[in-house]
Amino acid sequence: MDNRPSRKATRGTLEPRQGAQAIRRALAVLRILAAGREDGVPLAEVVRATGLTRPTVHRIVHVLIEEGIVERHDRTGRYAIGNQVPELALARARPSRLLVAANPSLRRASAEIGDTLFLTVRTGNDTLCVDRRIGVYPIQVLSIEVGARRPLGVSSAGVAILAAMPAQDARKIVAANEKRFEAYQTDIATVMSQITDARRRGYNMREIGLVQGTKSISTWIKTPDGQPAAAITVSAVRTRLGPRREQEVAEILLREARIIEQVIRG
Amino acid sequence: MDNRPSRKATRGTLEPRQGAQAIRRALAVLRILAAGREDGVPLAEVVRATGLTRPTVHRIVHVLIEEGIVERHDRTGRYAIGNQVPELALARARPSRLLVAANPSLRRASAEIGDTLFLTVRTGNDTLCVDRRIGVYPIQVLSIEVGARRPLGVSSAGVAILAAMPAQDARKIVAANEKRFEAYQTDIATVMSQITDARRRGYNMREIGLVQGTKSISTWIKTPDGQPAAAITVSAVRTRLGPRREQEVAEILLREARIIEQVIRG
DNA sequence: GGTCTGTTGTCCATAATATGGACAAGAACG
DNA sequence: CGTTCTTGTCCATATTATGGACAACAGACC
Repeated sequence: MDNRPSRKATRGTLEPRQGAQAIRRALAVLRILAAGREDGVPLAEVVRATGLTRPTVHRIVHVLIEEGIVERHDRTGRYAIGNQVPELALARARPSRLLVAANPSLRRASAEIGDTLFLTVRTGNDTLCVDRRIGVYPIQVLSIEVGARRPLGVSSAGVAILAAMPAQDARKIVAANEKRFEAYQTDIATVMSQITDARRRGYNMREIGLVQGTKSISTWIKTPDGQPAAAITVSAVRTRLGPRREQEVAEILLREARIIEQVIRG
Repeated sequence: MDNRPSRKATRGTLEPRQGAQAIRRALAVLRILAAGREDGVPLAEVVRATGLTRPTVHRIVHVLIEEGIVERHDRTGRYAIGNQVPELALARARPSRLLVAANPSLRRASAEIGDTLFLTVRTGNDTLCVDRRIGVYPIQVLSIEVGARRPLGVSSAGVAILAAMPAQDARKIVAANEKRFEAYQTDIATVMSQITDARRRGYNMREIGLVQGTKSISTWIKTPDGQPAAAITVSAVRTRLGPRREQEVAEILLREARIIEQVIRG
């Protein structure tokens, strides 16, 4: 593509290993398919999102089908993650460190706030919802489900995570996701300005959620090395989150984010 | 290797797609690593099991590390499935059809028998334990955990599954697993004779389980197309499974296997 | 009917990629 | 301090993956 790492440049630092282009491409395809969940993704969309040529994507996807890693839905012709992926995942029985660490915080915040809470992690250039807690208030925003995966920058949590990393890194990721933004009706400029706002505010707030009339607040969680790894998000109907209550909720989320960071630290 | 599919032979039938050797190899490596669970597998063992050369395995494994698909344990130097695999698996939220279908049968059989029950599926050339029920009897054989993965032919369930498929197919799989048998102290001849016994008996029985002094009984479950897809296994201390009770337990397992087959059929 | 524009799927000459033999360097052992 | 395990690296080479070009189908629109 554009960045060929001069064959013997900065040895020692993380110069990506050569001789596995096909494997990297296959994984890129898989990550796009994962964003499509059960429904899957049309081939053309995978081509757009990965920037690979269609013959290449086609070949990769069909080999992965033969291997049981990908499935093709006969009805729609869409491609989706196959059942061998969960089978491989069973090799890692225990739940992640973060999930365990965040559990009491999510329970506490959910009880205090009463609206839907989401725990979202960063994975590569994506956000991935890994936990959801439904509150007691009768109207709950359930648009996002556990397993939902979107490009960093698209969701409220994604903007929060980007806001918490060095501007340089954030810009790189946003640029890398450019081709995928179109499908979510956004673009680099919009995302970058949201990041700036969030950074200034100390948390991310978005007036228009994925669903009309909803509002979201997200705070980031950093690992001990200072890199943001996750975000906690509250989503509610807009009327539930006036300026006054926004302040209160944000304080709770910020408090719990700091607590989770402490727990991870050990 | 040995079987190059003559470039344009039996078109239409399932002639494996070309142009993705590297991807196939990477997946073969992943499946071996999955058998190592949390502890992982040393590089040399992966080389043995896959039959690939060491430079190739090394390259593949390290690219997968860069991609977050594989982890290397600093302590031991072993390689294991990384946390991005469960993340990809989240794309498939719902549990498998079989798991749902087998649930009542396992509950019922567990209550009747009182010893540990296992549900094991076939995945490629491996068996994978996907469910385990602990009975009421105070001594339980817990050697195998959910997620345990072994070459078909090694475990009692694996032999049962092989016994239920055409002899031709079984022989092919056993041959393919030859290199991996050594690590489990078995070989082609032993496995084939166990398969013959099981086929004659109608279920598989093994006097010496993985753990000394245990005995196992396994029955196979076939999908509507006649291919065996899974097995139910009882493991108990040998004294619990004398000839009389072996008969009773086998009948229960056979009954439940048929029920599960009916449920899957819809 | 015709003719767009959108798909998905396939072929094959070619260049770029992945390969593996050979070498290096540590660990564990006696 | 040789021996026998490991794991890791290099690089010339041939095998492999690549992508341009073509084909075929499905809707939408006139």
